[in-house]
Amino acid sequence: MVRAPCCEKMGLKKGPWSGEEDQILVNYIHLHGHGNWRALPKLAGLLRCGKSCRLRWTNYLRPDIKRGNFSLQEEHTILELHNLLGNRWSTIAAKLPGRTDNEIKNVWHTHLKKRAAANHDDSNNNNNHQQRVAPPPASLLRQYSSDDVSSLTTGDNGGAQSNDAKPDDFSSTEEMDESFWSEVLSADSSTSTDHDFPAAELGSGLYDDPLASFVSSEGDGPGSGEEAAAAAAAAGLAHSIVDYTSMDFWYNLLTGDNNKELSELPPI
DNA sequence: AAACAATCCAACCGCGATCCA
DNA sequence: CTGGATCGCGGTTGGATTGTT
Repeated sequence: MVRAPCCEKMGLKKGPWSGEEDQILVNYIHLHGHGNWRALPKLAGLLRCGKSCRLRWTNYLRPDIKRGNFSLQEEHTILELHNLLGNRWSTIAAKLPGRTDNEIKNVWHTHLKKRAAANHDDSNNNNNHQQRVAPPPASLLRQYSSDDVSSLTTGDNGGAQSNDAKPDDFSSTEEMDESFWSEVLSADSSTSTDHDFPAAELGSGLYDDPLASFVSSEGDGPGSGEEAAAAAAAAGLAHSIVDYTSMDFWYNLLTGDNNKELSELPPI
């Protein structure tokens, strides 16, 4: 099949987004949603390709994006999930509300990869045969609030580009500040849908226990295999409905949560 | 103070998956 | 069923910023 030409071949703009472009995009999506990314820029009056708009929205402009340093909980979650899943960033991101796959990928490459390598070395040096770093007890994890910042993302790496240095990217684009969102979101709340702003609810409660979220499988789209499997498990139906493609299934399996019941599972 | 190195992260690119006529 | 259109993901890049010499 022939690929549609992208930005550079259509005379469309590339590079960093201006505050004005951001506002146009946010306003448009708020009013009309984003049914068709390819048509969106033309309809919204942006000289960008749909792909660029989608990236900008999903990685930066979505109102449920959680900014700031990654908490120890989050970093631990990423390490654990990456250990289980590999570079499946979007799947990992689905378990970290407010974090994007791109952000997680960046954090992995800049901080966590080193830590994972160090852990691997340690485990080799200790000559134990544990494949993974055991998760800390939940009680320990809960000692850290979501506002706790990790040693890696703040001081230990020099904090060269920590979010303290760049506290809020919106502040670097004059138009973007707290009032920006309140203006946009209050502009026409009647047209806002859960689909457009799926995480409006997320804003209230930050992120309490990532490990718990694995099991609850929140945040996945309706009808997803993960949700079905989690719902089934919650209802005690795991033995009758088992989604072997579900990340929760494999996570629970590999972390031993369901090991005791493994022999009772139906064949794949 | 200047030059260079290291780090960070937003954005781009290409590909496979999925949707739909 | 087929093939074009679109979406979403993961890898990579490049500019900006910060640290070091």
